Amino acid sequence: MAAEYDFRTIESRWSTDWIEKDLWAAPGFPDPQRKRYVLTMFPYPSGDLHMGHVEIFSIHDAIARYMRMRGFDVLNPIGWDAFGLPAENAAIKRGINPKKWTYDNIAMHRSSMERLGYSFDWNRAFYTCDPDYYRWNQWLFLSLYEKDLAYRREAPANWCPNDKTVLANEQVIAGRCERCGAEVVKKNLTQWFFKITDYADRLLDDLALNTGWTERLKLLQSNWIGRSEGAEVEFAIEGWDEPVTVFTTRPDTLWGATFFVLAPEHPLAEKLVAGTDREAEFARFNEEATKMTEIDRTSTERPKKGMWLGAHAINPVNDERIPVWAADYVLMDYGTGAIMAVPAHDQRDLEFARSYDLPIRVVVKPVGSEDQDDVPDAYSGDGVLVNSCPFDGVSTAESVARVTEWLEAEGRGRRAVNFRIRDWLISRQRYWGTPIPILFCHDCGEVPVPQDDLPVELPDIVDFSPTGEASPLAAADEWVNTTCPRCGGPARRETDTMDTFVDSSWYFLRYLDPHNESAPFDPDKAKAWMPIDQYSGGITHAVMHLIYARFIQKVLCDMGMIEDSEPFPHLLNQGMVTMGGKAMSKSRGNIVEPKEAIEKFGADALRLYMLFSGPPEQDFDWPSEGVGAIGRVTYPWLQRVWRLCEDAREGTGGDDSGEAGQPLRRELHKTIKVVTRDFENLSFNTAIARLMELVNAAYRYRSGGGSNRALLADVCEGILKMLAPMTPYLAEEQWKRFGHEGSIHVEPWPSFDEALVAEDRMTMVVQVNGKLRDTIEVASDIDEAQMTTLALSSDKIRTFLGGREPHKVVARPPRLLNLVTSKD
RNA sequence: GCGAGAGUGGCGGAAUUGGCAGACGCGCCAGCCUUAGGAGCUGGUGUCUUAGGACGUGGGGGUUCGAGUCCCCCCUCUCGCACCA
Repeated sequence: MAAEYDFRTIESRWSTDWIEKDLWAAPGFPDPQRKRYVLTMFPYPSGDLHMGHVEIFSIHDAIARYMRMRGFDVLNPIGWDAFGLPAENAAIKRGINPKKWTYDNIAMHRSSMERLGYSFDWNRAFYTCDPDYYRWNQWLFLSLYEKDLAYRREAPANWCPNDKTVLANEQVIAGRCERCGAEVVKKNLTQWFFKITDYADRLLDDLALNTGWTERLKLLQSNWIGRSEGAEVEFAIEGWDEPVTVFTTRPDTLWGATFFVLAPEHPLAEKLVAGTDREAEFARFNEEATKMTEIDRTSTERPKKGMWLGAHAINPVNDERIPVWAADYVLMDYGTGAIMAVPAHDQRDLEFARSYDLPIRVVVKPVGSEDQDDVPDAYSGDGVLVNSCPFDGVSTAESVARVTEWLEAEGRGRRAVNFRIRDWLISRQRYWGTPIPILFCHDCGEVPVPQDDLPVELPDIVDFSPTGEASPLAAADEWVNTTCPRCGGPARRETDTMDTFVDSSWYFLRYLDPHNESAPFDPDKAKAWMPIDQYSGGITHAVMHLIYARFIQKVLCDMGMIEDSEPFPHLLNQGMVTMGGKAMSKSRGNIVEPKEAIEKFGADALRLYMLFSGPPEQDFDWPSEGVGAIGRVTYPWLQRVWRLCEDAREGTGGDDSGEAGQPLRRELHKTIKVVTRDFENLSFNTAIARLMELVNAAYRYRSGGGSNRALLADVCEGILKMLAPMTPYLAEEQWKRFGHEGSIHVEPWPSFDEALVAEDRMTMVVQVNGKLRDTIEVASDIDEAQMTTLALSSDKIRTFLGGREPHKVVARPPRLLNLVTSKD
């Protein structure tokens, strides 16, 4: 008696069984030839999982399960990125502890993941807010500190007035806070930085090692790093001992520098006006420039503003006196905060020069152009130098090199490389993060916490509200006040916590050795498992997580703890699940949770629906009709598969084992071939389409009277194995119903017989002048002459030739023949 | 403004990389069947058509025996960067 597809019973049965048998546990050390470290970006636990997670995890789990069936030692870990602002904000809003809120959400996540049947190695799960994890963040911080890669300085920082904390450059998107969208302002603060700029060149060069990254992503990162080559040039300032250095990519245009500009925040600007009648005007100007938000400051629409500072600089190439201005279009945190202005060849300088009536001098002439006095736009292309005495007539490429050499010889400048990327600001004035392990002693100054005293645990406090400039931790007197490990005198703890991107910059290494109490991980395990063979996650982390993690990987590599300089050479950037074209987000309130879909149609139908929706990289718009879509698409199909399996076992036996079943057997082998290729290409939507065709073929075989039990069982078992990575529950249940003892998920992936895949008959396409006119069944080893003879004997083809002889025959045996007649 | 990517039926999406455009699925149409269900099974479904065909992958040109695919120009959309010296 055929059973119904009762997914509720099936899914709860196997979910429990797999966890009890610990089927997904990875070995401590894999077979070096057969290892696969597959990783998906760990989630942030705010509420339950949503459909975005379900899509990403379903794709990822299909990869992991496929690899396991291919016989690899698969490491497929999961954990939680559990520190961060939302926990704290929820705590403040609801008056509960951020730890409780976080742990409750993690429990909810885990139960949904188990319900969805993801094959994670649960033994390795951890949360970054656990002291057992974050003590190694502190270890990492101290390691960087020892190598002068972690340092503290005062600098204009991005301040989010809403979240009341500073942000790293990477976390400011178009002048707004990456988390809450508030406009970011600049504030001078003393903060901790990681010196990522020391690694800028390697971060750029090693992009080439990431062969499994899209060009788009590599471009995004290389733009962010923003390497530009040029020269540093020293300008003396009249009345001052110290020269001011500028960075320029066009040292060849030095003769065209007609004024000199400092950023309003440049320390020299204030000094130049001190005690003069310009002091008050400058104070007003400076205040106006600094209080502007990043958005206003960098708007290209806004007219540039500036003022003369009453001083002159000396152009080192011709000793010309040029006025020193302060202008808001020069930024303190790019280059040196000072520029030489060449209005004839830089659009921004030109606009400024026109507003303030400053001189414009052409020094580069496009080859073959006439002299002209008035320039409509700044000319920044190549040409030859003019008005540049010793170098007149020299081409741009050559003059850049020769002027730089000249500067070096004269000691007035040097070749230089400048980067756009800034050091990584890691201080946060918030509670729910890793305490920075530094003490401030009255006598010894800044003192790192000794490794033996780690972890510096977060104290339990009552009020998490951000106060402004100090972290809420500052109010925890008992925690803050401690003794200095050097002199034993009184000391205060650093009260800022670390950016949560520190947590996620090395978590993939902790998975290799999550219970290690004496080190963040065992280097031998890292050697065995790294690099990650397949990483997947959203593109949103292109310049945040992915650049920080690459940086930390390189630091650990230099420390000799790991061997690979790149952690994830193969990266799949999955698309988002959107609603009405907009990203699902808490703040928009358009989150769809998987609960309803699972209850109505089961985890398998939901997972399959996600995989069938399109290629993994592509965004997927959640249907406006809701979960009902699953009830029309994948759920009925799974029932169809179920019935096929049930009916197969009621077949009659081998009475038509020969001819009648052969086409179906061929279909099976062809499908295995194509589906295997699709899995290798992560093309799950087309793999499912092929499986649908095979199922259709099996139904057609049956409705044509076929009932060979052995053949149908082979076909069904093949389908089940190919479905196993995608719909693990149904596959497991039917596998057992076919009488197998062990789990289908440790079965080998099906193989195909090439002889059965090769067709001996196929359809030949016959074209006349490139247009399809007939199709003819032919033997697959047909040659060109036979093809032509066959085609010419076709009535249809003769009609279209209209009595003309083909003057050219293009043959692609055995598939295509094109007969070309003369054009008359 | 600069850079990158994408435009294929009513819809989601295929197309072994220059060789039958629209696989597979949704929707729609028809038939069968039944314990009338969120059924199931079978077949059909790009557009126009004088029923021979003609047209058809955002628009226009080109290369080729042959173009969704390659080249040039244009349009639209999405994303990234945006005074970067």
